[in-house]
Amino acid sequence: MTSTKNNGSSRRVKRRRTGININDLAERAGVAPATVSRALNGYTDIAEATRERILGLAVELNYQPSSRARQLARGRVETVAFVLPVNSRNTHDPFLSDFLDALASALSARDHDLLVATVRDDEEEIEVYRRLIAAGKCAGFIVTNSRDNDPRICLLRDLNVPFVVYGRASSDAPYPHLDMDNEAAIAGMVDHLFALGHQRFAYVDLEEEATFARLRRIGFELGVSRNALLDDNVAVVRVPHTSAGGQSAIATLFDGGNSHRPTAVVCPADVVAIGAIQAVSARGYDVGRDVSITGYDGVPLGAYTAPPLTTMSQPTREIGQQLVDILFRVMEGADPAQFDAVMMPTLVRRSSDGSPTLVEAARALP
Amino acid sequence: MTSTKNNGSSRRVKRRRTGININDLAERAGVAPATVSRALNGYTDIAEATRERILGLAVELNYQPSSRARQLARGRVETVAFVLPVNSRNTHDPFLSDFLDALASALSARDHDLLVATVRDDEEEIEVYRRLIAAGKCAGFIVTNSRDNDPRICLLRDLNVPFVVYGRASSDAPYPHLDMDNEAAIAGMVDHLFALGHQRFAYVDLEEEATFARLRRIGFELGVSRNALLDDNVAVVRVPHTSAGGQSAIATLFDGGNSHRPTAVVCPADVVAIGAIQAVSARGYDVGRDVSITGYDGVPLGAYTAPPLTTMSQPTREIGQQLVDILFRVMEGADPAQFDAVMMPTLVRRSSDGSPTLVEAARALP
DNA sequence: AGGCTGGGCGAAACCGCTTTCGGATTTCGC
DNA sequence: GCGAAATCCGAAAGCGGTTTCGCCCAGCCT
Repeated sequence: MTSTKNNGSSRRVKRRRTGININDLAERAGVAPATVSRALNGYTDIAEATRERILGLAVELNYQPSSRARQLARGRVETVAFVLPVNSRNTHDPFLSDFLDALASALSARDHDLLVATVRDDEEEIEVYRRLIAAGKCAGFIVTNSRDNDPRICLLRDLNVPFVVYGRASSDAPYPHLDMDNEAAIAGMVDHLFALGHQRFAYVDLEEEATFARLRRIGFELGVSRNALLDDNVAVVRVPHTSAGGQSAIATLFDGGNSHRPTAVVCPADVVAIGAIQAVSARGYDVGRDVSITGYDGVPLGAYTAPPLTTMSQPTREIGQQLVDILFRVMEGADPAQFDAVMMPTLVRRSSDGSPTLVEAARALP
Repeated sequence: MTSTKNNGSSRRVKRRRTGININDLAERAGVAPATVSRALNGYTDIAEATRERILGLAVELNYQPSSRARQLARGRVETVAFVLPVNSRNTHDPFLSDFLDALASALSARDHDLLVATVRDDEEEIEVYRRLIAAGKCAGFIVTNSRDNDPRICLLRDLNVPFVVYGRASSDAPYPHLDMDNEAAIAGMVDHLFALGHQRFAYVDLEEEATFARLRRIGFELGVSRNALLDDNVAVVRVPHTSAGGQSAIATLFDGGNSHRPTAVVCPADVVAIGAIQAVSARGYDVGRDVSITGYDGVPLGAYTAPPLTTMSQPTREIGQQLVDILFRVMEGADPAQFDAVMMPTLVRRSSDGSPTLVEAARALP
């Protein structure tokens, strides 16, 4: 989709003289531009004295080589793109700032820039990727929110563009990625609640295409089976990945037949858990005593709900850094297949979980 | 600070042949590169037939001119930078994704890119600005979180770089900006609570250098005076811009002498209000009946606190769009002094406020 | 002393695109 | 039917860097 950019008029754009350039500097230093380039880029075939003179002059004049020109000449691009989907609300919304910070700092340490593009629907998304690649705007991509058989991953692999994915996407061929152990984390949460004495569980599944949603549900099932929970004591509802979703999950779980009301509600996302806490409290239960509710993510606000939320917390910042590390290895030509790290979130216990001591009292309620 | 980038070795970087370029396309089309350029850029001195042939070929070959080369040749930069401070937690944290989306879309509509850099402390910040400018990495800046006498604004003005500020900074000279009417909004909130019957107010001031913190406090004072509240009935505490800050504000307000416990607590930020709600509830009060608590921002999670938070909501997306609009006007040479729009947030009433009917009951509590 | 080696640097080509300038056709006015 | 204007397009000179190539001039060896 070549953008024609016909701005109506046919007037040509006039050139604007920018600041000082390499020729100016060379002239001032009494050397050839090539020598300035050598000095600035740390090459060795230049006298130390000359280098220092040039470097000094560069600081003095606040000279900074034009990154555009440099990259053009080098035939390299020193930019990494992060395409942020804003349709599927949040996912890492609350961490976005941390995540961006991790990416940007790690990139900046390597003299690279971070290009951020946003995108609403999937078709636009793939189109944006295409355009960014064709226009040579970036050397690689950070991909998040991976779906099963993700078209972006196929595209990037086909075009042989470096990338790294946060999350897994159950593709046939391997690709570089980093993921949380969603499965083990949720299963571990079930273990934890089981150890507290819970028997009747509910899981709030996410209406979300992303792979992590599937993996977390599998983790729940794993926890159910390895703790030998009775089928009758296990309920699963499926709702949108929002606080409102959490509320409606509670509605279906608690307002229907009251036979198998759960004492433990496992939510695969904090925002959902927060909605659930609100809905359960509104029904007169004491969250953390009558009913345990747990989340996943570790959003800051989770510490300030009533009661504060017990959750699985992800090391957002570290994730960002590692992603960049991996991406650079790939850009340097390392075998992409070797990157498949999995990190474990940590259980942060606050007060939304506890032993189901008051189960009967809870049952007796409206 | 010229980055020397001596990567140890002195090996030269090898050039990597990128995809198809304008010469290839020209050859295929049987024309000169200049003609291709004309065709793609919508100039009129080219036969319509030729243009269409070239355009067709471009789509077919998925040709997209190298943005680096194009910008170098044009002497223009089609990138706008957004430097995100991650030290002073949040400010627009919860909206970051919306805000970025607004910026990125508005920029993309004008064929510009969004460069995001993050920065921890103030010195680093000014250094980053310098570097971005000297290296010609961006044509303009979006500045948020403005402080009084903001050094960034001075720098940008001195260097004559286009920029637009979200927020005001009480500088001597005028500069292009857009702001919420913080003052009127908070004053309006006081009016609202006063109309509900509240007499005893508390304001949670922010330990924050940013101008908006000052303006909101002034707004509170305005509300106090125009509703003729008694000095004895007004308290102000100053805390960090976090939920923990909100909690500690409540501690000082409620745990001291119980003589002048407020019935209305005005918070200038939702995160703070959420901490306050939690702390007030924990002390056995019924928020919304015994005590009214209000926020400012309109964070999504505010709808799911217990009770849901009444707040002043900012149109994040629109703000982003307008900022970009203004920035482009400035880049096109419009007089920067003329841009000083002020927008009004809207009151979103949920359930954390109400008439202080139960005041006496509240007083009787512990 | 002369040849060899290699460190230090300049000249020039090039990265991929834009834009000026002017040449070659057409088209048009009279 | 002819000169002038208009139209279309190619050649070439940049944009601001990097990198190759090779020159020049020590310094070293024999």
